[in-house]
Amino acid sequence: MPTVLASVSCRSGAKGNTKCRHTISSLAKIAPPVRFRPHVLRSASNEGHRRCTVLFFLHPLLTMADAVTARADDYSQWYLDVVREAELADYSPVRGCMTIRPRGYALWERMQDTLDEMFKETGHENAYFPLFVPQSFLEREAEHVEGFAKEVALVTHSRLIESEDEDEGGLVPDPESELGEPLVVRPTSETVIWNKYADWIQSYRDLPLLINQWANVVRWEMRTRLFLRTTEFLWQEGHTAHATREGAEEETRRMLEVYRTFAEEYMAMPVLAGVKTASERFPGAVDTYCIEALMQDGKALQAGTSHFLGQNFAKAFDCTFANQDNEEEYVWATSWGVSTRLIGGLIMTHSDDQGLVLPPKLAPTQVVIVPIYFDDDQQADVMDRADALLEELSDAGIRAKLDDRDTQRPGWKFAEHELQGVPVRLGLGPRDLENGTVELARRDQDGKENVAQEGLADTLADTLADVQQGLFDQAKARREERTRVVDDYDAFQEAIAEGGFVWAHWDGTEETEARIQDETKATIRLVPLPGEAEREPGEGMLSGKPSEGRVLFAQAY
RNA sequence: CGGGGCGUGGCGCAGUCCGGCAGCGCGCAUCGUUCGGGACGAUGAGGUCCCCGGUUCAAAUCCGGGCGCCCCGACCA
Repeated sequence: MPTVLASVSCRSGAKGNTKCRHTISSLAKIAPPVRFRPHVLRSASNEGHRRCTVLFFLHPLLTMADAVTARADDYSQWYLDVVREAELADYSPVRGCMTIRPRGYALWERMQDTLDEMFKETGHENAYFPLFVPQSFLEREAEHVEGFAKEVALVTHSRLIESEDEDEGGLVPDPESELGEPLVVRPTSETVIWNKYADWIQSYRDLPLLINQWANVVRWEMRTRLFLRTTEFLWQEGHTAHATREGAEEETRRMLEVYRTFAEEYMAMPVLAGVKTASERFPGAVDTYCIEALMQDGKALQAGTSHFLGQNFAKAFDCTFANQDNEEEYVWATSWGVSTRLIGGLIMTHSDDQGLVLPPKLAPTQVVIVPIYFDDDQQADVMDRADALLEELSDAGIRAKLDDRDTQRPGWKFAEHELQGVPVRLGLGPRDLENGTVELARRDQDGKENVAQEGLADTLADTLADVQQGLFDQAKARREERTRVVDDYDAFQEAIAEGGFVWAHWDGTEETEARIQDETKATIRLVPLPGEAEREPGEGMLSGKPSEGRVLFAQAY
């Protein structure tokens, strides 16, 4: 059935029902693949003239893609279309907040399970700290308060009462219930956590303290974007305490590597690791490490951060320990986190104009079986076989699903699973029962092939591994293609305008960093870690002053 | 906070200039025919036209005021 793309009123005042040919033909030229037909919705008689409305329809064969805007046409709209059509998230009544729908949350759960296991393997335990932070806590660390003060939500009252103002009506905060000290809804938990760590840590025997929490946080951002930047988001924040500087620094790097492994091996999203410059550093950190990924539109996305906090929070919350010589020392700290933003990164790394594309390791459903039948007898046979295959796959540890809805037709299901990013789809019909085959379609490739039912679990395990690797390789190739090395500022500006990563020499001063950002909107994404990229000395492209090595620039989300 | 756009059944929109029965497509429900890449027919349900006030015999439409959302920028994970 055709989908209406648009309807346009003809105001030419031509006579007759469908006689507005001038308007119709000129509009038709605009979008040749679009079919149209004039449809008179209203023809109000007006001194002999008639008005009509022209409805535009998409040709039925084109409707498969009509739900998702093409990336080349409008990347931003494409992203929103994918999120909506794949039913990952929806807007909420509160500006900047989102509802994470079951399909999106299942993805997050996959990420959580994987990361949580990695955290446990590196010796961390989970705990939970409160949502509310006394305002005064935030004020303890000078840089921290400066960094977050402008984006916190405040709780000032504990009760509502009926408004006495007749005009206003409704409920108002009860003045009697005003809090003695306002509470901040946590934008991050360093302060509440270090307040407790000060109690819990007395001796070097209590160290290291390795704790993680899964939580929601709130940052009142000016402009939001589903998953990438929302007012409230879900994340994980690790907070560790160490006896030595080296211990904390090691932890910072260790967790950065955990993030890198997760991004590359599970999300199939290649990343570069490095250190942030002072201007991009976490408020209150000594060093902020990060992994950066490149999205398909050439913009960078910070995918995870790990901070070496030095003794800043220990000093702010007076957290000391007695060392082996019974001398009192401040504790060394780290914190590290990734958030639901990763889902946005995942979408923008792999998905295409047909919708979501998910790497098999994180896909809630890895394989979907679509039964095909023409009558009741066939249905029984096909369903029997499909059930058996489903069991075989499940037993082999593959997350498989049988789409047994008899309310939708196969073609409809194909399109839906494609839109929702299921990595592998199997078609099973009467023909396959005869031949002992199934029809296999990979989400990352066009076309389909017939494979034997015999040994299907093994075949699929290979296919899924191949899809996983293929997505990573493809993403990496895309990144390499859009990474440039430049020496002078003209070439730099040109490269940034084209989008992508740009390696360039920087003289290390905040002035040039600010000027570059001002003029090109590019920021320094990272100073590479040793071994991450070739480091050869050179001259800052603006000042000509010495540079130890190129740093990575890009426009970022 | 600046710039732009938009508020009309679940979704996408027409209707607003020029006031006169609130419409179209999708979706949804029921029945039938269908089913290897988004099927078709028939019937049907579904609306405070963002809110408040004004003008008028009559307001989705005109006038005044308010609210909300989306997109683009500055700020940020």
